[in-house]
Amino acid sequence: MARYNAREEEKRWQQEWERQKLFATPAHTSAPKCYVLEMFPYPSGRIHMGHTRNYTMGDVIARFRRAQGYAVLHPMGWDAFGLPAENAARDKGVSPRDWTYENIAHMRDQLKMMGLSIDWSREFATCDPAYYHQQQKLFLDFHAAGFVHRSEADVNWDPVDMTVLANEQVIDGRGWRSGAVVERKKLSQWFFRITQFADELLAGLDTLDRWPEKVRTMQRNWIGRSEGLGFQFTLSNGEKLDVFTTRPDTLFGASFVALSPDHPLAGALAAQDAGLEAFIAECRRTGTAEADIEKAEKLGYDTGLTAAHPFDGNWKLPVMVANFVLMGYGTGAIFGCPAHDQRDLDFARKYGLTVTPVVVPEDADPRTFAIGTEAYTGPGRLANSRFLDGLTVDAAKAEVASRLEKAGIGRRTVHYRLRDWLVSRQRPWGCPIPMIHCPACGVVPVPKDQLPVLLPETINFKVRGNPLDADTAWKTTTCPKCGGPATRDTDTLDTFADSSWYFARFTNPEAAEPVDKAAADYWLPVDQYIGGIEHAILHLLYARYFTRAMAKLGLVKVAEPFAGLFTQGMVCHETYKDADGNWVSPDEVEKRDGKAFLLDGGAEVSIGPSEKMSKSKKNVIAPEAIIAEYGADTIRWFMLSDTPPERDIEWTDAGAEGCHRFVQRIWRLCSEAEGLPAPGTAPVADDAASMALRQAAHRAIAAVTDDLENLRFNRAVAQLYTLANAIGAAGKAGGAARREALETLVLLSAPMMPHLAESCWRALGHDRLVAGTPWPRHDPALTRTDQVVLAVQVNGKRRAEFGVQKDADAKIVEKLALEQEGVVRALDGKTPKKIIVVPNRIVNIVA
RNA sequence: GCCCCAGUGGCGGAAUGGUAGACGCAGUAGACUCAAAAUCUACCGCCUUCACGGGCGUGCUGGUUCAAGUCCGGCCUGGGGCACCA
Repeated sequence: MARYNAREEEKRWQQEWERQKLFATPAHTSAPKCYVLEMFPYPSGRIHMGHTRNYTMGDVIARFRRAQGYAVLHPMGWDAFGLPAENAARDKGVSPRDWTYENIAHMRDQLKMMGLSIDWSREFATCDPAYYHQQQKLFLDFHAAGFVHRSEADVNWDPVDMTVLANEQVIDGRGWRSGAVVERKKLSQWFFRITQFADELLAGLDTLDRWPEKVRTMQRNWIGRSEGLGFQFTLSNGEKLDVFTTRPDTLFGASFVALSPDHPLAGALAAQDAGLEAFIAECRRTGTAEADIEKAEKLGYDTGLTAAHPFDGNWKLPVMVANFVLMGYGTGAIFGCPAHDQRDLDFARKYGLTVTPVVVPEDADPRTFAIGTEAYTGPGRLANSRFLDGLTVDAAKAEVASRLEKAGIGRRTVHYRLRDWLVSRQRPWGCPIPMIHCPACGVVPVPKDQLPVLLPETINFKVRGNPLDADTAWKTTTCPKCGGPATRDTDTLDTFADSSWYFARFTNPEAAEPVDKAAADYWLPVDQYIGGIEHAILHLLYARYFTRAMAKLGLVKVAEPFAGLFTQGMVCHETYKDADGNWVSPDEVEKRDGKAFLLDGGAEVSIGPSEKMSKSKKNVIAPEAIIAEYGADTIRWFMLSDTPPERDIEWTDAGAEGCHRFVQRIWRLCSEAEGLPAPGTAPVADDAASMALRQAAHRAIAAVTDDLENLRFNRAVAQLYTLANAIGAAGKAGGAARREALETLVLLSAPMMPHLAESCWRALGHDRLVAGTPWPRHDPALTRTDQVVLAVQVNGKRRAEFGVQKDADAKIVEKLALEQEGVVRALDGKTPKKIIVVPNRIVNIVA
């Protein structure tokens, strides 16, 4: 029989699937629905191994659910706005639009070669005017509902990408894309009021039981809720100063009050105090990067003012400006309690301030308990605190809060780390913000009937700054309110907005409104979302916010967009370096005996650790090349084999060859099946070989089904190897049972290797497609066994094993166990003290 | 510094508290072949033994249990996240 020709066969089946429209999304029926979605790609030009892994997993689930009878929605689109298109446009003189759509065309072909069961009729790109038109409507809806505000704020300015960034997009003080050190600027910008939903977004995490705990924790930390007390100090100049604390219980341990250098009061005082002005300038010079903060010493400047203690007007605390107090959290002012806060302690030691312990651990003596170089932050009882003495920390917190609330100078409050989402971007390749600035009327929304605000046909990248701002013709318009001359908002929306609702649009991409309510209500939430962990906060938080905001507007019913989330691991490869320390691509290397040599010249290269495939380390393998050599099923099988899906997988040539051998092996088993009874012949287990085959097949059905339900692809793969081994071991024996086992192997492997499955199905004599064939069911009678092998331990060490009837009487099992040769030897004449029989598993004899 | 996760053969990895190493890769020996490829068969944790067998073994260490890779305490190593958030 001929070897399996993947290239021809795969193309043939892809055409056949398309001809029969097998993956078209079914109409809404009573069938259970399953919305399977992988994070849509940025159209960079070609797919990489990470895409291959991501889309293979999604496709397995989609095909598996379809076979099980679910109505499946499995769409694909393009996250198509963004900077790479602009860079390409500037570098190559092409238009970002042409560049993007050409990339999409190429990548679509590549994805189709993988044989994904996608409903391509729903495809769209976020840069399609039809899509961003709807997004502009959403923006106006959000604006009308008060979810959007325009504010002047200190913003993160990326000097390389020439745009502002949201807080989430600044990592270690650098832009998430460019890596440039972010500068601070004051600009008037648009914000989504995500903080309005902070509590909901936090509480919602508890309902996401099919999300990785890790992602939920990261989001919880990012939202950063803290409960505390806001209250006022009266200063010696008569002014009031608001502070926030989570430790009101430590108020009698206060020894200073500190302001952020960016606090308005600090600024006002600096106007009359040159020393303070210089100090503030010094603080601003210190970077915000982690490394800087780590090293930064606690520095302070005494303003000369004092603050009266809220419970004792005669107790005066010095008011300092301190470099470690952040304007961006709480009120930008704190009271310092050195005994119970490490930062305050460092500061107090440096400036010789009092350190009074007010919380004493239960097992310590309040008269002798002292603070050294470490603040005490644990539980305990209050001391040195007048009316709080003897209370627990919690009781003291409540007592202080109540008293200050009663006195009208305090209030229990909640603060979040989460800031509003700044969405204005000074970039031309994005969704234009549909707003108009009128000198007479101020900021005016573009009326919906005048949408879309289209991007200009051509974008001139030769200008400095934002090309949309420089495009006078595009920018100039009339005010919808007064009809006078006005200008468009020349900013575009952060591209994370584009990906924050695309999953809802997929439910009906033709809808005249952003979302077709009936379609969205039917399909949402996404049942299984799959993507990289790198979106744990950014994309996944924004999408959750959008969904909640849309739900408030009545556009969708669900509060959470993704019921199930799976974060897959990265694809890695060994790295190679030549004698000069230059990275060398695997294409240029030949491996022999665990060593690596240059193909050109034969010089040995050093083998480095396996790392995420990246251009900079040259350890990239192109999926195209693998598909061309072995076919899509081989690469799909590799992506699912061995390594659990959430872990990083290492690509190896040997592994790929092994996968391809298995493809050929299945083909051989199915295509050399002459002598098999006709399709549809009922299997009978009337001989040992048949029984063994039937049991192997039905156990595989049970196991693979369970593994796929739980996304344990690597285990499902192992089960299929086991079944193939059993079929191989049976040789030509088995008749109808052999046919059943072969068909089971084909049906179970179909979600993973869909093309091969179709070829084998045809070879086994079927006319219809596997892709339209229901998932097999196991017969429980065949997955049971009546003989079991029991191990016998003596004092916990395994000494023998023997076969026995399943559920055999414990007395009989005990007797048999004691007769085993190994057991007799191990007992060496000793009398057993105790015999534990675990039915159908093990016997442990204690002697 | 804080939080989370993970440490199992040469490698990727299996294992409801119940026979550790399923399955795959690599490797060894053999069959087929003029030969090679492909394929098939057997072996494949370490030490010891002619063999039967015996000893050791899931990062280290202590504990719970008839029984621990699995549960509990302490530690080591690696990875990830957060990081002056009051």
